[in-house]
Amino acid sequence: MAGKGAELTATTIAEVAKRAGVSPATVSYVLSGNRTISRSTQVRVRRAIEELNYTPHAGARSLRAGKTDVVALVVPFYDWSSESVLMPFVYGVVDQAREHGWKVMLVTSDGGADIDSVVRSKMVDGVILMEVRVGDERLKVIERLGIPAVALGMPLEPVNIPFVDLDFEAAGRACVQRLVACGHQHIALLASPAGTFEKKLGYAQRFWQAVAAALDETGLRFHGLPVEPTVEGTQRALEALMAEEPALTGFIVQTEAVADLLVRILQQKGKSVPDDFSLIGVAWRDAVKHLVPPLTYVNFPSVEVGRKAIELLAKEGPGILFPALVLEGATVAPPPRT
Amino acid sequence: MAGKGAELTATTIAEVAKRAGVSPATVSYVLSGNRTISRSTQVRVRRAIEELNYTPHAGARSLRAGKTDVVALVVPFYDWSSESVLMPFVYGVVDQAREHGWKVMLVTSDGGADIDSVVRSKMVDGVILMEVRVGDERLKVIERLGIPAVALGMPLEPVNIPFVDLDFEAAGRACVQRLVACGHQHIALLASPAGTFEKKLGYAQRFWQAVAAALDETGLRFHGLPVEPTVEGTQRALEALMAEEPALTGFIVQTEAVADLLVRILQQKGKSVPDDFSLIGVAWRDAVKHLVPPLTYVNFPSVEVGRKAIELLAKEGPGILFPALVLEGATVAPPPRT
DNA sequence: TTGAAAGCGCTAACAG
DNA sequence: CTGTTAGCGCTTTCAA
Repeated sequence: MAGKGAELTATTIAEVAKRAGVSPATVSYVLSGNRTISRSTQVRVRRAIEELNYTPHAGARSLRAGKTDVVALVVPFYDWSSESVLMPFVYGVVDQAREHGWKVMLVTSDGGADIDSVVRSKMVDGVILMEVRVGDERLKVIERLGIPAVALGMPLEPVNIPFVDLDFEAAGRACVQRLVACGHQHIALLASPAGTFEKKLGYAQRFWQAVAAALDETGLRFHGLPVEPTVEGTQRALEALMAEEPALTGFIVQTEAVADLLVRILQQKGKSVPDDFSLIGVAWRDAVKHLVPPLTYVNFPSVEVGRKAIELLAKEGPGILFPALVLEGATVAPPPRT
Repeated sequence: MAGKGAELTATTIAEVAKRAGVSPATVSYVLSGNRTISRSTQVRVRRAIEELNYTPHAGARSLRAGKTDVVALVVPFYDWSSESVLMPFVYGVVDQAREHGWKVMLVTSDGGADIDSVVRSKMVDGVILMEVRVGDERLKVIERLGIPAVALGMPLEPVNIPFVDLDFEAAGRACVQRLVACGHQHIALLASPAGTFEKKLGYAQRFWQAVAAALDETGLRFHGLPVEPTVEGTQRALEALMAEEPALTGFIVQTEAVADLLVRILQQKGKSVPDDFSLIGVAWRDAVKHLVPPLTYVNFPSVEVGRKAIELLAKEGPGILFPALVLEGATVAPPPRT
């Protein structure tokens, strides 16, 4: 870094100690609270800290104390398609970390090399993994390193680290029920992109299976297809599904973008949502704000999920699935009478 | 962190030295390359490092060397509306940082308190600021701290730190020219949300002024309004603008979401893009992929802008504006004859 | 209730 | 070409 050089000389604990007329140890203890300090000393030390504008050196502290108060957030940057959906998680993580006085280091998912480096060099005390997959290399890295970790997103197979996620099973069932309760008999799932299935991402498979199971239990046939969130992708999926079952009136959509596209494609065909077709999906609250008509959807509380990941890192606990809450919009209505 | 405790005992440089039969200093020099080491010693040391799986302790290193190889990325999380648009910048920053062997620490913009803490505790060597504003408190913090910094986004007023951004002046002019060249005589700007103007964000004002100036120079009247990227917001803006100038046929849009909404609102009114109305905007390539019809737009190379920010931190240099390149879609056509 | 002092792991003089 | 050594700033025994 072509630096102008930071502050002339940073204040050290020794200077604070001198100024307060105490030993460095005492300053340290005032800061950590690991020892009872007399009221008067407390005050003097705190004033000295204030006056000298002292901040402990993180490196020195980590060297001595063996912890950094930094957590690594491993983001799947490789997955461009789902990128926009990532930010709220990141926000939740960063903001909640602050509550604990922790910082967040952003790390890429390149097979775990970055995780390894960051952990082994003792830059972080814990790791949060996004989009954990079956046989995920990063899990092996984590395990080998023996570092506290939390998965943001429920892996498909049980793993040794706790996780937070939306209850996609319940979400799938809720979507089916909502449509069935409204009278729909022919329902199809526009699932997440094929890539999410190839990568064996938990949410893709779980949602698919839940929808299939719920339809089955209701005595209805299952129709479903992975869909790319593009115009052509959605169009193609729609055609394929309609060909498979021309009587389709209800759609379940896993991607906000596809919900958007579907409505428009149907409109272009002169069809109306929800008069001709009903639509229900899974989405983050803030992501559906711009949809017309307002989407009826299962809310994915991304920010809260991010926060919870930090909490799990703070105090170990069991994995948590957020309940699937259906928020009413205007895309679900009874099917047209024929 | 409720830890299982990391590796039993981490390897230190002393152990490596012993194993290689050299002094710690030599190991250090092999690693840093700051001294010429004989071929044979090199080999022995490297093998020892390999065998012991040694990684230097970042804290110790930073304590001694006075640098961390970490940069802070200050993200404006408060601005929910622009959130989705942030990720590509973040990616560009993180990925390019990797090229330099740097890590990225995510920091919030809460008035600069986090920046202050992270810099004063010597956790980072440099700072990248997103969305710098006039009178931005963070700038004062940066200045006071005397830490190398780069702005991602050109501030409205000249400041003491280099910046990277899209050339919004050129972008504005390019949009006008593209429409005018096509025959449009009545053009309106659907600008970024009112909040971006209140916050005096550079891109908001610059784009607005450039469009106004370009129209003026062409002898056309300027019409423009800040727009919230919601259905109602866009609808309201459209109505207001049409009321102001019913002959409007060309729209310039600063937000991808608004481009999307505008097309749909027009379609619902039975109007077609580009047959009845033409549309051109500013957007990130990957964000317009799902638009129908494909948007004609000035490309905002977000990832590259993020990369460039890191490069500016690496080797100080002048601010850089990326040229405004119009990418052809299918939303611009000659106005309808009347 | 407080201090003195050792040492965390590393780098960079200084010395050879 | 390589080794010895003095700390970087902090926390934490151990001792008072």
